[in-house]
Amino acid sequence: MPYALQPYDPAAYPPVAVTVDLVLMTVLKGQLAVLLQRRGQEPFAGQLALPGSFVGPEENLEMAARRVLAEKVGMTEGWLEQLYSFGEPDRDPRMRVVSIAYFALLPVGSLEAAVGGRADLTLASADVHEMPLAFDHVTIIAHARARLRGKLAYSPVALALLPDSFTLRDLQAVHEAILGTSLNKPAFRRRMMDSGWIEGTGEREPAAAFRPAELFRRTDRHRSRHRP
Amino acid sequence: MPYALQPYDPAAYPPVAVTVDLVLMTVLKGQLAVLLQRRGQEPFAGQLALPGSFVGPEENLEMAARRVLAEKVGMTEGWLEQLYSFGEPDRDPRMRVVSIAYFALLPVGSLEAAVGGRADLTLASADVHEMPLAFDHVTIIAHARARLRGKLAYSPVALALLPDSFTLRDLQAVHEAILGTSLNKPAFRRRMMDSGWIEGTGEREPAAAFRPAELFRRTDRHRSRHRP
DNA sequence: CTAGATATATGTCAAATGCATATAAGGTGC
DNA sequence: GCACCTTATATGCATTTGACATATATCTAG
Repeated sequence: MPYALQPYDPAAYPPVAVTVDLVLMTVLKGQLAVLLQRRGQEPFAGQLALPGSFVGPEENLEMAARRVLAEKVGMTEGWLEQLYSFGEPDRDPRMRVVSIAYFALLPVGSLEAAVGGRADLTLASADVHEMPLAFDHVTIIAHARARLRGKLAYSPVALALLPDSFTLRDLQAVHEAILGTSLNKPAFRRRMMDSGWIEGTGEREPAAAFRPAELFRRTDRHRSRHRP
Repeated sequence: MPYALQPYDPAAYPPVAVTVDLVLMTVLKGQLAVLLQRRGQEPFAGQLALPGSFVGPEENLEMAARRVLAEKVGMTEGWLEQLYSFGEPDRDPRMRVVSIAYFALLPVGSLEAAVGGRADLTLASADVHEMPLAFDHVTIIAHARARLRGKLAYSPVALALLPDSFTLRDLQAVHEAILGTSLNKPAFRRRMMDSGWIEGTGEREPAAAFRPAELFRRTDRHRSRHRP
């Protein structure tokens, strides 16, 4: 039986590191964007990469991801969900590293403050298809986009990209940014109203150039959710 | 910066092991079933557990999962998909073990031969809610069931549980076993016919007690698929 | 040849969705 | 105050989708 688990002598096996990488997304100017960090060290020094970290000895995977979120953007709230795990033997040139990718969603307002204060952080378009990123991070981001698109229809995931109160127009814009298509307005409206994910506040958006729209909020049970 | 990645001295960090665990499911007598293995060693000696293994130094995660599949049931074909990763610090009493769970689907025919020949393997009902399994394997199986249920509507996943040719009644039985509900026959029929996942063979099932149904097969592009 | 059982096809209805249009409600400029 | 511009919101209608009931076809058993 190869590779039998005989953990009382871990030194007998080639060392493995476990990290988490964070695909932190938001909608910036109608476009899906992802948080990237310029690397200071080899390998891939100077290149952009997803923020990540070792998993600490006392942490579970989600705690590690949330710690990265806190360290990079100072937030502990927000949608956070395990995405996929990546373990090609050569994905890190230094040693065997298995990375558990998480994806996180935040309203753009919360992010811009954090990014503005740190020269190494950027909000880049999530369309990274031809960008040169470190490691296999292009692949990881592609997974995240696909997951986001797939969940849109049956989960309130888009609400995590909006502030506490928002108009239906805002919400539709988020959906359209994620899907890359335009949606029918009355149909979208009806679908959202019937979904149970949002409720009207009775208030209206301030200082609109024309008729102000009603402000909505998330219903309580949909602040942040995890799904396998 | 805590837990900075300094991999040139891996011995400086507490060792971590990475394993794969396999949730191998099938439909047995109209019920979703999962392959379990009785453990010979501590911890949890004598208890049932998911088959699993270390990830070898030259393997990627999927290769490791496929190797487990080959070692346990002698199959290299079949649906195999990464499920979720589990990393509670204390999930294995011996040391820190992060496990990448995969779920695999096979027609019951292929499995029964393999299970019959090995005393340590069992096909148990996938309703393991109150079964005492080793580690966090009850949780892992619950994830797998939820994933399977969720994918049924938009993916040809159920076909992986059937032999190369099958009737629509067989296919509907698989769906009903996974969903735990009964489905409307004409509606199910139309949905499958329109899905593009199956095609008629022109042949009919042999030796039916009454009018024999047509046999169908998977269309080519849906033999086995992976999705994040 | 007939009865019994199941496969397969069709018809109807309700719900969901897409699209067009009508009405409401604010601001702006006069 | 009043016309009018723009957007929000509501309504009507055609198309599609799916559930369900029922009809027809086709096999075996006897």
